[in-house]
Amino acid sequence: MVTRERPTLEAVARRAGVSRATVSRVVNGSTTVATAIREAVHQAVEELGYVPNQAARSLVTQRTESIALILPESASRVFSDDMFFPAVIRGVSTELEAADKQLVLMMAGSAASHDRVERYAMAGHVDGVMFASMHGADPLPGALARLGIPVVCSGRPLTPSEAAVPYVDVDHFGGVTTAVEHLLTSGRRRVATIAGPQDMVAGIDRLNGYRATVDRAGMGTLIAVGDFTRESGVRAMGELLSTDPTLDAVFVASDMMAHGALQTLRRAGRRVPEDVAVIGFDDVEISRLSDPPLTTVRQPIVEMGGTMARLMLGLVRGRSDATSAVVLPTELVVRASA
Amino acid sequence: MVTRERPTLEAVARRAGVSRATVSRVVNGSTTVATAIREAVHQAVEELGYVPNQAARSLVTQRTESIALILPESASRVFSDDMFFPAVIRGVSTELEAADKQLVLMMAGSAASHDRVERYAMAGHVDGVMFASMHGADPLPGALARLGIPVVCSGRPLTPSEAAVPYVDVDHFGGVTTAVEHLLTSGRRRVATIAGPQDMVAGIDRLNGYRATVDRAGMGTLIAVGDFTRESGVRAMGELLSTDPTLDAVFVASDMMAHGALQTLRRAGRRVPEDVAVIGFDDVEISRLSDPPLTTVRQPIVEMGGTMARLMLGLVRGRSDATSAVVLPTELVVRASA
DNA sequence: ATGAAAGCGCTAACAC
DNA sequence: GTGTTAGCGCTTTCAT
Repeated sequence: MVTRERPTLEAVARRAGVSRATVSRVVNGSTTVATAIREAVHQAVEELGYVPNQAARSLVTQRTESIALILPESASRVFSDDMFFPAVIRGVSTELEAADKQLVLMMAGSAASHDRVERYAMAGHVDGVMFASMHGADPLPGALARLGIPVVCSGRPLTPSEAAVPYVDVDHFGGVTTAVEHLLTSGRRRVATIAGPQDMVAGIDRLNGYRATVDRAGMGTLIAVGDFTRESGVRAMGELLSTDPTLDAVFVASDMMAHGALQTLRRAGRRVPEDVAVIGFDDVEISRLSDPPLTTVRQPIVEMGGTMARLMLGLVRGRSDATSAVVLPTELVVRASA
Repeated sequence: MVTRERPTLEAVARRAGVSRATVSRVVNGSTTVATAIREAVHQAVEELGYVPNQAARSLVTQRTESIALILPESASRVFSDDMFFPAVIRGVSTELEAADKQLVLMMAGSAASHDRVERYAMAGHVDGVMFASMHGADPLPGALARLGIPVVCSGRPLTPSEAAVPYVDVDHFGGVTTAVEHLLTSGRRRVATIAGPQDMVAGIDRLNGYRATVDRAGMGTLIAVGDFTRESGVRAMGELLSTDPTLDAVFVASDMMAHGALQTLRRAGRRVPEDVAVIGFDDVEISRLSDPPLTTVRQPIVEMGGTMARLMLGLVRGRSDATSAVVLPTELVVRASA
């Protein structure tokens, strides 16, 4: 393995018979360079296989041309079956690629890795940090923002507002409202819900949407709480049935939990949608294939990632709309389960 | 957003009343510093919130403490349902985390992003590059290796050997052999295969294993080629059935394709395993849940990622066993389909 | 339009 | 043990 020395600006300059400054100008696309010289430089670059040293460049420009996306989960959770993070990543990476920025993906499931992320960002490794779907009130986004590092979150941060960071989220509340109203207008009288974890915005907002809509209709609430997993859906549905066997509809805060609920209903001998109508949330792929196919609320995850990336690019370029928020619309997808 | 200046070594040195060199020593954990001074420095670091500038550090050390993992696929493919890449990432990230190296994940599905990866690595952004499961004979690993950048591949590279890079792979050949022999010894007389894409090592090796084993048993081969997706499995199984309706067993080169094959067999009125035995490869999660549960070959993907990361760490530390190869064992998991 | 020169913040010899 | 000093490779005024 021949560790051939990498050529430097200096080497290119010598070869082209010009100064380092000129080479730098050419490499960075300055227009104020004579065409003949520019070509000579380009040729020298080619012949030597010159590639600028990013560390040296960053040292003076204070920029790295790369942006971090923090996934505050362990690797196993990030790549679980709900495809949420993959979709976010897709949206982000498409957008950053177009801007020629490098995406640095970081998993921060543990406290230790959480620290590492902080150090990494503070060491100037990246020009900005995006967070995907945080748990609880994570202080990190605010902390980084306070240090002057551009930060954007996907999912409204639960942090006390002192250091408000820009974010993009989907309209959980509106989606749930539509879903529950769909159940009510189709004649359901006893609409329960299986809520998500109450330390996440998605869990909180969806439960609030349910409460508000059921209240407005003058109906009583019936609530069980899960953690967005299929297993928790199985269990929560069991609880609901034993609390009130007369329920005739359930709004479930995630499709994975809804699948669990379907299983419990089947085992309890309830027909869907004849006896009990079910609506989920997320529109994950398998919801089309479940039995029966799931009526659900679709949220534009890929677009959310793209929007987050665009916000970030704006911040990095200094067009800081400081604290802005974007909320993307959700949509009820009606299938056989309700 | 107050872009508070980041404190430098110099600032810490002044505050602690020592030289920059001493601060550097303390920060880097040198033992040759008097305890009193070390504590004074630590305190100054604390008070100022000092974090070393990575660009400056890299410029002189020529190291970045981060390592890239290249996924030569688009984001959508990387996070598709077969969970292959997620498992690799899990193995890699666990290992790197233990070594306190930062993992930089890069998707390189398009030609353009392929270029960007090359520039990124050559710009000294990372200390080493790992490749996960390449298509065809990608010249990039060899090219980077020739430039003196440590490279490790998961999946034996298909590149002509001139620039042999170290790699880790699973024992496709052995796994397939065991699978096909299982079919033969259980009395199957006409064993077909659905092969994977022939521009990938996994596709090639698994087909070779099938050929060799069937040949050795003096049986004839029967081959259809897919691309590892479920849909291609559906189609390929159809082809096989129409080519030879008397087949009584299929070795399918991936579980996803095997699921497709099961569907086609069901529709064709063939019972599994009574009429046709089916064995897949990969042991993806849903294979346990399919109808019937799939007999398959398990490959240790997470471990492969971990091993790859360990090889890389060795190279980066200069313990270059230069060109080494590791092949991990596979294992037949017998369920109801064969 | 081009070159000279001054750092960016840090580490690593080398002196003391 | 600790301080002094010389760069790492690049961009960017400031002259010319």
